[in-house]
This record gives sequence, structure tokens and C-alpha cells, in this order.
Amino acid sequence: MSLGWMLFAKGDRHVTAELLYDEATRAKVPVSLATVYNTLHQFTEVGLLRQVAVDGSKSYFDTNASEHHHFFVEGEDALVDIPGAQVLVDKLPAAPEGYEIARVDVVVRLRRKQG
Amino acid sequence: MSLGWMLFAKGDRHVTAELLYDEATRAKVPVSLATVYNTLHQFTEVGLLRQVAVDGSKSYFDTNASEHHHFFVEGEDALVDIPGAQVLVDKLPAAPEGYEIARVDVVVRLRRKQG
DNA sequence: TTTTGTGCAAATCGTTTGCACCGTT
DNA sequence: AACGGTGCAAACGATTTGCACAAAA
Repeated sequence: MSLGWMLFAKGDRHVTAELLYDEATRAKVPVSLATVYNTLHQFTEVGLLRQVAVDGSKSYFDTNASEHHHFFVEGEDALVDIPGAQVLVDKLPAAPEGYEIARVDVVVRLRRKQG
Repeated sequence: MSLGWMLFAKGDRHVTAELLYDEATRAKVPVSLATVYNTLHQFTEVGLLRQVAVDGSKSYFDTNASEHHHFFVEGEDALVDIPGAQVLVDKLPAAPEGYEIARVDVVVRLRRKQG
């Protein structure tokens, strides 16, 4: 419950399990990391969160579960929403026989411009 | 070297480290998993492979390093190329100040149709 | 007392790293 | 003897799981 409030009270956010864990700890809510994971998964199953896989290691949970895409800043590991309307995917290929499209994820990978 | 042959002899492939490791073991090429990882990373640095992050856990290496996107079958963990020409992303948002777009990844998540 | 829910210690799994070994200069 | 390259055992970090405890029936 407390975790729920932390997640959704502040508007759209992208959290990693560890980030939420630290936040909870700082807020003197005593939970273990495992509990944070379990809670995040439960919210995800119910459709309140969306799990975003963007780089190999950690995974992000997005409190904005609606259709939209992401910027991902390499090296900084920051994830930023792109409003759904700003990306338009044309010409989606047909799904192979027997399968249907569950979701389309677009990740725009950013790199800090040098100079 | 042997790993290189395994990877590129069979045309376009998507391998996980573990898959390549099993293959090598079966082919009586004695390597450790760590070596497989190191080798995959070296190939990637040199631009012969492309690392694809598609779900939180394992990561895939694609022997097709050119610009193209992927189908990903949930539950089966299968990764399939979509020829580059079959996906067209319109209206890319501008990169935020100070950043440039490094790459755009599109993952079309598939689910087995029931019935 | 049984049953159901909750939280976490410990295990798991993919991945990385530091170092030992060996051939070459 | 110093150097460079290669492979891997062991460490690591993110995530999952099995189980112990507690409240409800």
C-alpha cells in the first residue's frame, strides 16, 4: 500500500526496483527489496504499471501504462516518455500465422552530443 | 575463431550467450561461458554483431548488424528479424537539447493467438 | 485448527572481472 | 626477463522463490 502511494502520488514516473526500495527506506517504510519486486509485479499484472525492457540489465517500471514510447539516454540510464502522438509507426508488418501483435515498443536511444 | 565460424556460417541468427555456449560444447569446442561472452562483446565492439535488449533478463546478439527491427514472441523468447523496409517510423520527436539520436529500436511483441 | 496472505532470507541466473597461464619478443 | 593475448574461476548484481510467520475464518 505504501509503495502504491509512493509510485502514483508523484505523477508519471519510471522506477527501478532499487530506486523504489531506496525511496521507501528513506521514507522509513521498512521493506525488503524482494517485497518491492513482488509488489511491482503485482501492480504490473493488474495493469497499473508497465514493465519496460530497455537495456540488458535492470528493468524499469513505468507508472504510465498507456500506449506511448521512450527515449533512453545511454550511459545515463535515464528513461523519458515520448508522448504517444509524437511517434508514428507506419507499415507494421503482418504478424506471422497464428500470432497476434501484443504491443509495439519503440525505444529512441540517445547519446550525449559532444562538443 | 571457432565461435566466429559458428556465428556467421549459418546466415542471420539471433543467439544468446548460453545458446552459443551449448552449440560450442556440442561441437566439441571446449570454451567456458565467460569466453563466449567476451567473444560476443568483441564482435559487437567491432560492429559485426548487434546486441539486442528485448526483455529484462537475457540479451540477444544478432548476426545481422544492419538497420532493422524485430518480432519478439513472448513466452517463447524467440526473436525474428523484420526486414528494415517493412517498418517505417514517421514523426520521430526531436532529441532533447544536447543529445542526438543514436539508434531507434522497434520491437513488435507477439503473442500466440488462441483458438 | 486450518487456511490465506504477506515479507523476506537465501538461492538462482545472467553477466563481468581479475588473474593465472602461455607463447612471443 | 618483460610483454601481450587468451580463457576461465570466482565474484557480482538483479531478480525470483520457498518458506516462516501472522492474521482471519
